[in-house]
Amino acid sequence: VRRVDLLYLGQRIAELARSEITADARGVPTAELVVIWDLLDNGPSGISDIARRTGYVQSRVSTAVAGLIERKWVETRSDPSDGRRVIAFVPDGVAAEARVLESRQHEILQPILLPLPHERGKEILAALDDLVLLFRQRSGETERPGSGEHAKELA
Amino acid sequence: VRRVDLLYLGQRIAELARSEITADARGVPTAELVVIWDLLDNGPSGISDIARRTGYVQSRVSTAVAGLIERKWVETRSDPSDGRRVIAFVPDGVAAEARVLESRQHEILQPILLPLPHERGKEILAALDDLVLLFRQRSGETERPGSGEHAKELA
DNA sequence: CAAGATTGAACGCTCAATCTTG
DNA sequence: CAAGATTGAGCGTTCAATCTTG
Repeated sequence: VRRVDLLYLGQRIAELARSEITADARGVPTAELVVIWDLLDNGPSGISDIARRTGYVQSRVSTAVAGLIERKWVETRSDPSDGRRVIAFVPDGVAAEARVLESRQHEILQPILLPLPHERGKEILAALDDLVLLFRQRSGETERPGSGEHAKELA
Repeated sequence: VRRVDLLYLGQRIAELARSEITADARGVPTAELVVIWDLLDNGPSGISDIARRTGYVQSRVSTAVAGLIERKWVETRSDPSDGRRVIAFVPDGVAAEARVLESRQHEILQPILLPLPHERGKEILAALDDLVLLFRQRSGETERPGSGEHAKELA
């Protein structure tokens, strides 16, 4: 893989995923959907924790959360042990619906993998899974550990 | 891989590749570099052929080529057999330098793959190679075949 | 009509800087 | 000081529409 191929691949993957993501919620900025699903996965979280996990910069997460609050999809409270921190979370009522949306259509890549034998397709998906972990792992390295509330370590 | 993970991965890959690509040529738009390297790989090509291969929309390629011409990195001539078509190509003098730039640093992903055993790293790179081909294959399906001059078929 | 150029609007994102507040 | 909100600039890209030309 040369650099140009990697750019091509990254752009195609991101484009495909984005279109699938926003297909369920027309008019909602991608970043907001990413944030709400991140909250469902990881439980109530501070802004910078979300930023680290999602790969978005702090300001992007801030505005996304602001948007989600406006939609009544997310609420915030302040961390009792550290008043500066804002803990964002998905209220119970909303969580159910959001989870349904995310659980539909896991295998976006299926149409692309069609020409390949089943077995090979699975290998490729597994490789992508590994890559996701590796990227997240790297972004977590420089951060202080154990900051998340739910902190289920994977590695 | 869920949709959100795929978006994350695509964005990280694209971001990494873009930074590597522009590191060699500060101030040059990414798309221009992609186009010139596409021309080196595939020989003189029409605008829409470049668009199909790179994944960029036609207008983007048009402006990128315009920029490259301004830099004297690319020239165009019109297709003798079809006056409407514009054939873009990299003049000999420039080609050598451009090729050197692209050939540096093949393995951008190496730092990310470090935590893994060598063997696994190779498997993952191979999976990405496959994906690049699959994406390109899909984008080529709907197009008329045999339009490229150099047209070295892969499948 | 098809290939391409050009342009303007809009999106998604980053970066940088500033401000507020515990 | 650190966490977060807010805002403005800028980049890279898509989309849509229009125009030119063979």
